[in-house]
Amino acid sequence: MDTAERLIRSTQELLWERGYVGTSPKAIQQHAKAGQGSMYHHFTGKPDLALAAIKRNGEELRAEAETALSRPGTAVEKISAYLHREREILRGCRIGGLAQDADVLASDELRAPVTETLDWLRRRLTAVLAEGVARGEFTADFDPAATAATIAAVVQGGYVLARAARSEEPFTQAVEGAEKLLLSKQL
Amino acid sequence: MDTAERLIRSTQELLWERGYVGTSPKAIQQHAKAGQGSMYHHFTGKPDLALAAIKRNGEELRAEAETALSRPGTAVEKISAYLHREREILRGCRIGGLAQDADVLASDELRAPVTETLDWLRRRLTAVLAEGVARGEFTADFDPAATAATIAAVVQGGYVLARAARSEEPFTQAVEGAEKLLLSKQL
DNA sequence: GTCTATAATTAGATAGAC
DNA sequence: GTCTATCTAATTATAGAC
Repeated sequence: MDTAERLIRSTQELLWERGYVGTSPKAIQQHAKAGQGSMYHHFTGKPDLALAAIKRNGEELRAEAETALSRPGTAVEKISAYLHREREILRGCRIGGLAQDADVLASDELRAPVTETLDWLRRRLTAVLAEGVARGEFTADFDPAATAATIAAVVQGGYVLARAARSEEPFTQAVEGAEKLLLSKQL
Repeated sequence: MDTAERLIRSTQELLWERGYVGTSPKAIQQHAKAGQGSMYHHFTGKPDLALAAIKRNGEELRAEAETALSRPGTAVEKISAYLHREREILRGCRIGGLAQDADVLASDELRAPVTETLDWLRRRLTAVLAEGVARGEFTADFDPAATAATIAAVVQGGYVLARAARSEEPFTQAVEGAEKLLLSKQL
């Protein structure tokens, strides 16, 4: 693995763990075993490197969500697969956590991949649920867009509750509660 | 308002806006219009002052949630009142945001009020829903604890999605989706 | 209680040698 | 491409005068 790649992956880890404000160039260099001159040769500075890392984290999130959502079966089965997919719960969401970071929100460039990734997720969940409606899997009053937002929020909020409690239990409970509510809309 | 009080309130604002890592003593002093000597006279340092501010933010969150949850009516009416209570959505949750802050999570002292506040919230929501079950307001398979975790997570996650999108819409959708799902469990 | 001076450490980067 | 030296500003305090 070359130096630029090691720098990006180290930054992905550190952004996930400590956010943008809490991640220093020095910490990145040490984690990547790269010198200062090396980092500034490959990237113009911290924001440039962070942008590459955030984009990469977004791509990885999409790929993992897509794996669950594209499995065969009913809409509820796909959503359940997404809700129960393997996660490092106590690390939180590699993208959602950055939505809490003031410096990321303040920068149009850094915020863009965060916005786009979470927008994509809601759209993808909406599509899965809308397809379920088209196939007659749900009761008549079912609202795909609102339910998709609820699913995405339960996962993001589950991470928040779990990290605060230092326990996976609140995440698990929140997800199971959502799943049970969803099941009761299924015909 | 005396100096110590101004320092605490300023820290509350800044922690809410920028988190612990992103809030410097200097920024606090300027916001509070207090000198450096003044701050270090009243508090031993940044962690001490932050602890006072986090505790205060927790108390305020409880008071506001309690106002909605103690209104008269059915369990669903109370939960709806909580979900739709007035919020500064784009600022996020004054407590939940800190669950994403590495320095807060790493400190037992600073993490404690965050943990306790969100635990209290889940317990309080569980109690409201369990009372509804006792009154026969819900279908037989209804799970108060899981649903309470779901409600709390939807709110926390709604904040995350809204901040990422710079729009209140994802929060509103997530909350309305949750409300509709809950209503379908009501007898 | 508040103010100013001082200071050790880190953040974030530039310059130029190799 | 990588390394070391250098630099300015910010962070997080402490000390002592008023």
